[in-house]
Amino acid sequence: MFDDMADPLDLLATRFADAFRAVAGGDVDPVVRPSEHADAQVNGALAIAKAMGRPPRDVANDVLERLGNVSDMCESVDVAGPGFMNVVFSADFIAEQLRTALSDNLLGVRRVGTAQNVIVDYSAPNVAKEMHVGHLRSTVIGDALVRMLEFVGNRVIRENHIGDWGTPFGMLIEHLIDLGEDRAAAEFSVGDLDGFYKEARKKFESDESFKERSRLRVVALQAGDDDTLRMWRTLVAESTKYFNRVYRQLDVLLEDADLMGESAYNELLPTVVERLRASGLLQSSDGADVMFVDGFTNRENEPLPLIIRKGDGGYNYATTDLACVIDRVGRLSADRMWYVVGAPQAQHLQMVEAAARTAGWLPGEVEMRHVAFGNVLGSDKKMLKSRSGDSVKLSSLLDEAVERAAAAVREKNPDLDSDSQNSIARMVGIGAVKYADLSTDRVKDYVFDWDRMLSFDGNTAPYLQYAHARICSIFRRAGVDRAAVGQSDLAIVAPQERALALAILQFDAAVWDALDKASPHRLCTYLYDLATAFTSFYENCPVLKSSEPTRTSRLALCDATARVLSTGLGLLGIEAPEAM
RNA sequence: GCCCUCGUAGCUCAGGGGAUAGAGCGUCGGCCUCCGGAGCCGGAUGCGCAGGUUCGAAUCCUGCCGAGGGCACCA
Repeated sequence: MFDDMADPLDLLATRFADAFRAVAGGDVDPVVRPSEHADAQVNGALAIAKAMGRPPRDVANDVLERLGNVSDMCESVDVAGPGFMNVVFSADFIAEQLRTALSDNLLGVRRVGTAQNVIVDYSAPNVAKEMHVGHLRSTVIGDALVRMLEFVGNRVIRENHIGDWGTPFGMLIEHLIDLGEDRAAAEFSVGDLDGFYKEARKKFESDESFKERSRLRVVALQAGDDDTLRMWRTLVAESTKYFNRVYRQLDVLLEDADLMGESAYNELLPTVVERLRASGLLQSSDGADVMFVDGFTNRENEPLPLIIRKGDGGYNYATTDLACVIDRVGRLSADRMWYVVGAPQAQHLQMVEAAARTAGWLPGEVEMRHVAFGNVLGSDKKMLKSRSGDSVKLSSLLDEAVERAAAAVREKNPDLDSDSQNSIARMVGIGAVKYADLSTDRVKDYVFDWDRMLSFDGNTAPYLQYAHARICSIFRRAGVDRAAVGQSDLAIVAPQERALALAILQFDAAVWDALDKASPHRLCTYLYDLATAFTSFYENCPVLKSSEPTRTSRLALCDATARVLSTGLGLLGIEAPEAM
């Protein structure tokens, strides 16, 4: 009867498209939008009336005449105001759409037509350095995008481009030697990476002989000296062990198999240079091998080069990033490459993309997209720092989140046993931090505020989790089989039932909107709206106290809401406890 | 100097061509013996400024103002 899309607005647009074509004599966007005056409004008549030299209301009426019978879908379609068409869906249509959506575990969300290979580059901490709030955004946003991309049927390749190579490793390895490998490993195991790095840095800056040893060590590392490589691997292994602990704490999907550090591209770097040189794209400038990319200039308004090979013969990150492109397009057959990287990298990534396209390594049909994000700010509106002025350790931030959540959960539900309290506190605390990060437009900075993110009111994870838990509680009292209820017939009668049902059906549109814009906050806003619609329903439509068949129908709406909440939060990497 | 991003209520944020610009917090005034208050109803305060495009602009374009960032050998 209807195709597999759940979004009633989309279905409506499909229905109106023919009528508009007939009236306008060509393709016209029907401009279907949600409406405060009806279930939906169709605004296309206003847009074409001018060109047709006719009053918009007349055009709208013509469209309605050509629309044919839509009684299977709509209860009414009226022309209103200057030429809007207000649509009220029929209750049967809503119920049927809902039943279809709920019969599938994608809950009505459309799958991709053809699966694509999507590479998501995110997190990227540095070896022997602490993960701090700066890594939070990339990791959390990337994780949510990965989950959404997979959900709709793509093949997703996670790439954790860790900083595991470069000149700092000379000093880090020498410090490792000074400290003794066992002691260094012990420091890493308690998560004191910053201490290690800072000590190395301090010696490097104050001790000339250490500095010289470090310099020689870099040379040895690059030359592939066995002993040096072994120590380097120790640093990388201990660091990734630590990263994994933070990833488990954060509850993100990244694992060892996703590691694709800078060092992985070492052998490709000379190839990048050779291929660029062979194509005549490489130029010598101030002793460096560079590539000039159209449209980029420096302070003096001179062409800005992309440095492929430094004056000292070393490579830098532009070269590695180009090697990445070659690898991802060639070896991994990427259709899309998403870089979840801070906004300041915008120009760099634009230059890399332009260079890769010029060199012919990045075909036009392959997407390279910078998923940029802003900073995490403190209440002073400056970059979030700890009391001591350092960047905030991610792991201690997460510990604090769980502690604060535990206090909130104890207050909310003192009867829970301590095991449940602990596991719920984890879901709530981590969820709150992630949701705070995901729920605002990623390109903007956001203000980190414990009280707000852990509040049970407003657009927060605890609010959504609590809504979910409350629904689960209804089922515990109802004494019915939730799975069976989900298959029941629905009666959409009360306005709050209608609003809730329509909100559930918007899940499809919300997921796709979030994906199209690579903006998880779109999904957050939707989930919050859904929870609000449920609250209104719950206030006005007694569930357990109703008689049949209303009771079962309302239980089915409860079940549907809970499933969308839990699935939606899951797409954000946030768990939804059944009680809290 | 050039380029990029951002300026929406007292605060934190949605809304990114369609009807009267929303939410949470805060604030002021009412209400509720309700499945676990995710309580309910109402008031007050707002699209940085100025032009332009459009039937219609918070939304698109231009300029200005303000904040942040980037602009060759750190990644």
